[in-house]
Amino acid sequence: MSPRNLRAMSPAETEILRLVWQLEEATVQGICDALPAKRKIAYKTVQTLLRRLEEKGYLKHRTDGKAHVFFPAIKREQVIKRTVLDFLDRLFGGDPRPLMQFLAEDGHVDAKDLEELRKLIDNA
Amino acid sequence: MSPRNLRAMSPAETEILRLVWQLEEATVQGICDALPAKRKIAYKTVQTLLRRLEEKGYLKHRTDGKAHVFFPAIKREQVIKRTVLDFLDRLFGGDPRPLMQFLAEDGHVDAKDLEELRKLIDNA
DNA sequence: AATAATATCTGACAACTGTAAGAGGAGACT
DNA sequence: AGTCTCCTCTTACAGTTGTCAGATATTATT
Repeated sequence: MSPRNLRAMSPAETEILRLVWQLEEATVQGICDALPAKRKIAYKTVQTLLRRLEEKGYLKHRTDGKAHVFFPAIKREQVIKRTVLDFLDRLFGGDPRPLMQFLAEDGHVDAKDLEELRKLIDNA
Repeated sequence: MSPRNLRAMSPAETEILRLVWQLEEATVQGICDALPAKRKIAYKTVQTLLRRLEEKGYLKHRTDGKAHVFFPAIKREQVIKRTVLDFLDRLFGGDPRPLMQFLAEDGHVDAKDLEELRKLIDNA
C-alpha cells in the first residue's frame, strides 16, 4: 500500500495516468476522448491500462451509473518525484544538470520561463 | 539503421548505456566494475543487456584480445533527445516546465546552477 | 600439454507490456 | 418484450524485459 512498494508503471500506463491527472477523474470513454488525436488506442486497451494502474495502486475507482470513474490513489507529486528521480538515475546517473541543460538548449524552455523559475527558487 | 528506426531501450538497458557513455567504451567487466555499489547485476546479465543494446543499434563492438569492447553506434545527444522528449510526452504531455519546476523545487538544482543556465541561454 | 581463468555464445524462463477481442449485464428506444 | 448501445469482466497472445546458467572457446599459467 505504501508508495514505497509501488510497482513501476510502464510507459503506456504513464501516458494514461497523466490524462487522469489532467481530467482529475475519468471514465474509460473520457480517457479515450482526451487522447491526443495522433495517438489511437482502442477503448478496450485503455480499459486494460486503467485496470492495471488500479492493480498497481496508482488509481482507485468508484461506480457512477454503469461506468467506472477512475481517480488517483496517490498524490501526483509523489508519483512524479519517484518517476523523475528514477529517470534521472538511469539516464544521467542522478545528475539533473544535463537534463536542465538539454531543456534549456533545445529551446523547450525559453529565457522567460527560466527567469520565472529563478524567482521561484530565490523566493524559496 | 537510421536513428528513426531505433527500437526503444528498456530501463535496464538505459542504465547500461549510460555507463558506456561514461567510460567512452567498455568491456562487460568494465561495466560491472562501474556499476554503482548499490546496484548488483550479474556479469551474465550485463552481457545480455549489452548484446541487446547492440541488436537494437545503440552499440557496436570490436574485439580486443578475447573480450568485446563496446562503444556507441549513435551519438549520445541523439539518444538523449529522443529519450527525454519521449519521457516528457508521456509524463507531462510534452510541457517541459513542470519538469524544470520539479528539478528546481526539489533542490536538485540550486540557484547557482540555475544562474549558469540562465547565462547559457542569454548567450545563445 | 594440461589446467585455470576469463570470455563469448546460446538458451531459458517467468513476469511484464501493448494491444485487443468476446461474453454478458443494465438502461434506453421502439 | 426485444433490441441496440454502452459498460465491465475475463481471457488472449505474441513480444519485451530482467535475470541468469550451461556449453564452449581462447588466453594465460604451470
